[in-house]
Amino acid sequence: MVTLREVAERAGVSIKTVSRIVNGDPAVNAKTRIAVQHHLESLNYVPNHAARMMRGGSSSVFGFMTDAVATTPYSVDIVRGAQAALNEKNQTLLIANTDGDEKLEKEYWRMFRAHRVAGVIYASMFHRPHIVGQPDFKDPIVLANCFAALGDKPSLIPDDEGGGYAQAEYLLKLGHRRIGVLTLIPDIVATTLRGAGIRQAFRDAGLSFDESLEQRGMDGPVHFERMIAFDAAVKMLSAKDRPSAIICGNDQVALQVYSAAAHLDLHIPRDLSVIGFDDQKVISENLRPSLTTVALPYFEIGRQAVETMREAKQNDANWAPKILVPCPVVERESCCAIS
Amino acid sequence: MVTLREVAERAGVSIKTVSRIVNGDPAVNAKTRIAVQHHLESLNYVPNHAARMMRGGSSSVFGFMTDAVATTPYSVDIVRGAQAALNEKNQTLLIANTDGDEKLEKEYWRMFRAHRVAGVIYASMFHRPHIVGQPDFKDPIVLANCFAALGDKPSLIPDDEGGGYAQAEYLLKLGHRRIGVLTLIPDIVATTLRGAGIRQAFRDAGLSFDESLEQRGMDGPVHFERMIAFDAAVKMLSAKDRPSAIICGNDQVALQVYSAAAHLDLHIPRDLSVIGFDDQKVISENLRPSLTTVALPYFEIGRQAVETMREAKQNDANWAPKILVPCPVVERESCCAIS
DNA sequence: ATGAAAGCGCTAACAA
DNA sequence: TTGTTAGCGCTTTCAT
Repeated sequence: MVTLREVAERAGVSIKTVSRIVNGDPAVNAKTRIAVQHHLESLNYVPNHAARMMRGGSSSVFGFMTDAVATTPYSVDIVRGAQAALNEKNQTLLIANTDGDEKLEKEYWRMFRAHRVAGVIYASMFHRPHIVGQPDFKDPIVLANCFAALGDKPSLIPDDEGGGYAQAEYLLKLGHRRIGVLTLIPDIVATTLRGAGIRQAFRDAGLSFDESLEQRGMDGPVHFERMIAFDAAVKMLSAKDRPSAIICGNDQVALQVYSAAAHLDLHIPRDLSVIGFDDQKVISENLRPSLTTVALPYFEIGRQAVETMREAKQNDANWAPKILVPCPVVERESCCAIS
Repeated sequence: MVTLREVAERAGVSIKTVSRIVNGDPAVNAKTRIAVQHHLESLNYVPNHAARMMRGGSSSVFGFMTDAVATTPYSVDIVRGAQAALNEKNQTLLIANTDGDEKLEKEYWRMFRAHRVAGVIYASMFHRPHIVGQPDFKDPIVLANCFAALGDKPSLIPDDEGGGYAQAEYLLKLGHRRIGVLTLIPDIVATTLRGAGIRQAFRDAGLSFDESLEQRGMDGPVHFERMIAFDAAVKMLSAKDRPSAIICGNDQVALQVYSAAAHLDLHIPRDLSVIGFDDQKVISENLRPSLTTVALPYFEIGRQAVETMREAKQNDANWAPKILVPCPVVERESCCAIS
C-alpha cells in the first residue's frame, strides 16, 4: 500500500505537505497542491485508517448491533437508512448480528471497543424495551426500534399508537362502523400501543369501540399469532353480523385474512376491507388486491438514529429522548368505502 | 481506554510481557501470567485494533459490499451466514450497501482500502454475472449470489438449475403430468437455469414437457413478472385442460397463483398443487395452505463465501471456482398427489 | 522467561 | 508556506 512518504518522495516535498493536501488544509501553495495531487492520484493513495486513529482521532466507524433473525427480514432497512445518513460524512458501519445470543453480544461489544467505534446503534427486530448492558462503554449508544428499559439512552421507535390510530381512522372515514381487529400476541409493546391508538380514533370520531370484535393473538412466542389468525378470521367472518372491515396486527395476519375471505367466498374489498401493518412489500405489493397497510418506518428510523447519534455527541450522557417516528398509511386496493 | 502500558505498570512487568499474555504466547511464567491476567480483567483491557494493524498485521475485518434494495430483503441471510463463519475466528464485517449506485460503490472500495480489509465479499441480490471493478485491489474478492463475468473470481451461486429440477421432480413424483410454469422475467440467469432444470426432470422421467403450458414473465425490470402473474395464472387455470399443478418462478408469483385460484374457486392443494421458489418465509409460512417451495440457500452462501475467502488466501490469484450451493425443496402443504 | 528499542503511517505542535 | 519532531499502542527483533 502506498504511504504518505512514498508520495512525498515522488513529489519532492515533505510528508507533512502531502498530509496537508490530503486533508484539505488551505495553507498550501496552489502549485504544490496540484503537483502533489497528481502523484496522489497516479499512485492511488488511500490514507491508512488505522494510522489515523492512532493519533487519538475518533473513528469514522460506528457499531451496529442487531438481534435480527431470519424471519424478520425487513429490518435491514434500518441498516440502509443508517448507511444513507453515514455515507454523507464518509462514515461506516461495523455490523454485529447476535441472533439474540447474549454471549455473542458480549463478544461483539468487546470487538466494538477494540475498534474504538465512535458510537453504537443498537437495533431490535421488534419494538420492545431493552437493557443495553455496557456500563463502561463511553461513546454514545442509540437504540433503534427499541427503547432503554431504564430510560437512560436516546431511542428511535415507530409511533405504533399513531399507526393504530391511522388504521382505524382510515376505515372510519370510509364509513366502516363494524370493524374487526386481529391483534398480534398480547405481550408486546406494539399490541398495546396500537390497540390504544385504535380506541382513541373511535373516541375522536364520537363512536364506541366494540370490544367483542377484537380477537387478541394468543399468548405465545413472537409470530405465534399467525398460528391462529386464519381460524380467528374465519370465525369472525362467519358470524351473522360480521365486520365490514378488519384491522390486522401485521401484513402476515392480513395474508391469512385474505385466505379466510377466499375460503368464505368474500370478495376483497367489495365484501370486506382489510388494512395491514408493517408494509412488508413482499406481501403487500403482491396480494391481489394489493394491501392497504401502515408502514413501519425502518429506513427513517435508521437514518434518524445516526442523526441522533451525532446529537448525542454534543449533549451530555443523560440526554435520552424517546423519539417517535410516524407510521404512515400506504394506500393500495384492499379497502373501499361503504354506503 | 486502557493500554498495555497501564496494565504493565500496575502489574509491575514490562509492556512486552503483557503483550505476550494477551496474545497467548506460552513463553511466560505461570505465576506472572496469572498476576497479569488479573489486572487485564480488572482494568477491562481490550487491545486497540488500529495499533495492531499498524505493524503490517493483516486486518481481521472483511468488507461486505452489496447492492441490496428494499424489495429484496431476504438476502440479509447472506450477511448472517458470513458472520456466523467469521465469528468463530473473531473476524468482522464492514458493510457497504450501494443500492446499485456505482459512484457509491467506488467510494466504498476506497473505504475498504482505507481500512485495509483482509478481503471483500461482493454480494448481489439476485443471481447474475458481475464485473467487479477494482483492478488494483490485491486482497481476495469472493462473489456471493453472483459470479464474475470474466470468470476471474471465485463465486458462490445458488444451484438454480438443480432447484428447477427439484420443483419438477417433486411434482412428477406426486403423479402430476400437466404442469404449468410461470417463469420470472426472461432476461435473468435464474429463469434460464431453472427452465433447463425443469426440462431435464421431464426428460429423466421419460416424459415430454408441454411448452404451451409455460407462461414466461414479460420483459421488463426485475419483479415485473408480478405485474402479470395473476392474469397469466387466471388464464392458465381457466382453460379446459388446465394444469393440475403450477411451478412458480418465485414465492411472490405463487402468492398470486393463490389469489387466482381463490378467484376461480379452485382449492389448493385439492384442485391445484403449487410449488414456489425462494422460500420467503413471510409468504411461504403464512399462506394457507402453507407453501411448498424451493429454498434459496442464502445463509449457506454467506457461510461458504467466508470459507472460500480463506481458501482464496492460500491459493493464487487465478483460483476462481464457481461453486454451486444446492436449493432444497421445503415441503409444506400446497402440493398433493393425484391419482 | 523477560525486557529495551525500533518502527508501523499518520497528525499535532512547533519551528523555520 | 513548508518542514521537523515526537508520539499514538502495539508487535517484532534482538538482547539479557
